[in-house]
Amino acid sequence: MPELPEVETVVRGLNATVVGRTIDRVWTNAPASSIVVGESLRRKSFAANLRGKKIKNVTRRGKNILINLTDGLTLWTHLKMTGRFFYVQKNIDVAKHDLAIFEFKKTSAKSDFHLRFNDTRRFGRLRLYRSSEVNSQIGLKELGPEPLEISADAFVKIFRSTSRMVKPALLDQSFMAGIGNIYADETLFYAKIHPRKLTNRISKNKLLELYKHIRRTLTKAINKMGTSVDSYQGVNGQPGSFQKYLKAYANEGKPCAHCGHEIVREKIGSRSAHFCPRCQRL
DNA sequence: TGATGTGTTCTGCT
DNA sequence: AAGCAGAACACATC
Repeated sequence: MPELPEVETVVRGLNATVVGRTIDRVWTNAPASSIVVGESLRRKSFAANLRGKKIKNVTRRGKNILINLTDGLTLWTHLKMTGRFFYVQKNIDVAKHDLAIFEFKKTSAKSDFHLRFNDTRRFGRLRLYRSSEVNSQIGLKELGPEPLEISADAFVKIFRSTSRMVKPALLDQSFMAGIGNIYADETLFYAKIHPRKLTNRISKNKLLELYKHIRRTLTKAINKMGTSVDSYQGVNGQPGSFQKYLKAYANEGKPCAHCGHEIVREKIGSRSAHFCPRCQRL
């Protein structure tokens, strides 16, 4: 599933391909809920609003992608579980789940490539807003701090501020942005914290361990261009390789890398949690 | 055929 | 008020 490292890989891929290009025609074939035009822009369609706009840059907040355009527009996108952007040659057949295609004004070198948004499960979202409105929209307005930017002191503070199970807290985007099931399980495994442990009952030393492993794991996963256990692929169709390094997630029944005990899988906060019951004690 | 998993939001309960 | 469970979303996979 796309989490922070996968989304960051997509953002870097978009910056390397479509930045500086001017959108021409846009084709959509999606349910009305997938592709939305913000209220103040509704006088024109999604495609008509986008035509002629140049892509200035692409940024990330948590798992949200912001495609910043000229004329004060921002295309907010969320990949949810199976959303993908592909920068491909125009002559490649359109796939069943290609929900939007962005064509660009001709430039000498790259004129035969365009950008496709593909999503088999159709949970992904594309929404066009005025840039000034984006941060107040659902998905962004209650987003917690970036795990790669927050200081150690602030990190400890937010765990002290509440009493809830640590695994659901890490998955809560308003608690911390960008972490999902894979990296929550991995970082709790490395820090040897039980996923049911309450946030305000974790010692400061353990929290600093967790802080270190979140930074280390997310950074390494970005360097490996993400984890491809399911459908995730980057903008050029390349899979990530971090799945080779997973120690807890997708390791049910395998021996723990620390002690050899079997990794178990258990529903916690209505999601599956993978952990070592011997190393990660309550 | 039906259960499951998946990120997020929403609703309703304690 | 905070946090939790469960539903909904849509589809592939088993």
